[in-house]
Amino acid sequence: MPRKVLVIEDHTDIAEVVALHLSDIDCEVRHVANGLEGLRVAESERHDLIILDLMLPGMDGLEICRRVRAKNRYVPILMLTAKSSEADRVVGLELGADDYLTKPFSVMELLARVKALFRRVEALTQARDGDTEVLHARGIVIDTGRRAVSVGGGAVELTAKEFDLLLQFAKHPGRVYTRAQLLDLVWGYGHAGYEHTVNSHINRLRAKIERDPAKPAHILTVWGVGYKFNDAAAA
Amino acid sequence: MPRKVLVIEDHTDIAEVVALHLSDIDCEVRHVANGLEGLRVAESERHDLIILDLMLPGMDGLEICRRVRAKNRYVPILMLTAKSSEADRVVGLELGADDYLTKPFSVMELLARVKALFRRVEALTQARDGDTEVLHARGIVIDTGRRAVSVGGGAVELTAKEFDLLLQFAKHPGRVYTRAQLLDLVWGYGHAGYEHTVNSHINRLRAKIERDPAKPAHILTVWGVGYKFNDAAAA
DNA sequence: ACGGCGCGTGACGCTTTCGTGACCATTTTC
DNA sequence: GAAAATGGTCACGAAAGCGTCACGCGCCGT
Repeated sequence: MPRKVLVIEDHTDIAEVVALHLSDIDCEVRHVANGLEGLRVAESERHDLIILDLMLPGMDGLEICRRVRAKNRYVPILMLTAKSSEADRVVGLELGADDYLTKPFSVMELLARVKALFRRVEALTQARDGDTEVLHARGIVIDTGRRAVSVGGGAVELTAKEFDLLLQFAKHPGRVYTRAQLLDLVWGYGHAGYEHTVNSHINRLRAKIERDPAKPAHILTVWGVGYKFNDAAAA
Repeated sequence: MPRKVLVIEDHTDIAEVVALHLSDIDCEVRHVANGLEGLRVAESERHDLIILDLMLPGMDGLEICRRVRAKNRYVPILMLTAKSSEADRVVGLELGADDYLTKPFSVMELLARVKALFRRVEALTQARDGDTEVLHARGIVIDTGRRAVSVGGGAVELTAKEFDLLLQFAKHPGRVYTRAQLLDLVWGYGHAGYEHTVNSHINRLRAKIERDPAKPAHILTVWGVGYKFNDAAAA
C-alpha cells in the first residue's frame, strides 16, 4: 500500500516537484498550501510523513509542528525551509521534527532522507509486531491477510472497525486498553471523537463473537479503565 | 537508564567533545578510534545509537555501516563526516544511515539530531507495547500492562483506584506519602475531597493484599504523616 | 437517485465503585 | 493513666461507568 504523505508548502512548484518524486517511491501525496488548513488536515487524518515548510501564509510552520506534536508524537515530520542557520535547525528539531532540510535542497537527498525515515519506522514497527499471518486464541482464528475471522469453526462477518478492534486486542492478549488508547490505535492518532464510540463497537463485536454477549468470555470489561482480551484458559 | 552510544571516530578531540555533550543528555559513550574494532564492537554489543565517522583507519565508514545494517536494522546510525557533497550524503543514507551530518558541525545541532532520533525510536517502541513492565516487590507482582496483581502466587482482583494506589506505592518503595499527596497523584490535581477517602481505600486495599489486614506487612502506616510501601526484607 | 450498510452519537436503565459519615481502636501527649 | 488526636472498620447512599437499543448521517454499490 502507498504511504500517505502530507506536504504543507506554499510554493506550488516546489510541492509539485516533491510530489512527483515521492510518487516514484510509492507515496500518495496530499498537498496543502495554507498553514491553518495544513494543521487541520494533519490533525484530522493519519499520515506516514509530514513535509513541512516553515514560512507559510496562515500559520508559522514551527507552530504547526508544535501543535501536531502535542497531539501526535508518532508521525514523522520533515522540515523543509529556506532558513538555513544552525539555530533554526536546532529549534526545528527541538520542537519535534525528525529531520531538517534547507532550501535549495537536492531532490535526491530529500528522497534519501525520506526513505531513511520510512526505514526507521518500518524497522521499529515490524520489530514488535512480527508478521503473524494467522492468530489463534481460545477458539478464535484471525486471518490477518484475508481479514477473516472464525469462532469455534464458524465464519463470522466483521466490519472493518470491528476487525481492527478485535485484531488489536488479539495481538496483545491480557493487555488492558483504555478507550482513549483504542481510539488512537484503531481509529488513528489525533482522532477527535467520543470514547463512548468504542463502547458501541465493543458491543457490536461482542454480539458477533461472544456466545452470550451479556457474559463475554473473550473481550472483558475492566471497570474504570477499559477492555482487555481474555487470555485465560477456556472453561 | 542511560542510553548507550558508540562513537566510531579517529579524531580523539572530536570524539571527546561529542562524548562530553552526549553525557549531558544522559548517554553512556563508548569511543572507538579504529574502523575494524568499531565494527566488532558494533556487532557484539547492543547500542542505542552509533555515531560513525566515514574516513577511518582500518575500514571505511560506509563499509561499516553496510555490515552493521546487514546484521541489525534497528540500531540508529548517524554519520558524521567531512565529505559534504550531496552525492556522499545520498550514498550514506541509502546505505542505511538515519542521519548525516557534515564537519564542521555544530554541537547543538548534533545534540538536536541525536535527540530527534531518540524521540523517534521511543515513540515507535512505546506505541506498540505501551509500558507493560512488571514490578516485583516482596511477593507482590504487579503487571502494569495487564493491570493484574498477584500476592504470593495468587491472583488478586483490584478496582481501578485500588490498583492505581498500589502502583503509586510500589513504584517508590519506602517513600512516605501524605494523604494529600496521594490525592494529587492518584485522584489527580485539584481533586476536591476529604483525605479520609484515602484512608478508606487503603483499608480496602489492605483487605485484599495483606495476609493480616490488622498487621499490614506491605502498606505501612506512618503515624501523623501518611503511608509508605514496605521495602524491608520479608520475614 | 435510490437503497443498504457501517458508523457515530444520544438516551436510558442497570451495575459497580467510590466517597462519606459514624463509630471503634490505637497511639500520642500531658 | 486519661484525654486528645489519629487511624481503622463498616455500611450505605450517591455517582460514575457500562451495556443496550435506536436513530440519523454519510458512503458505496446497484
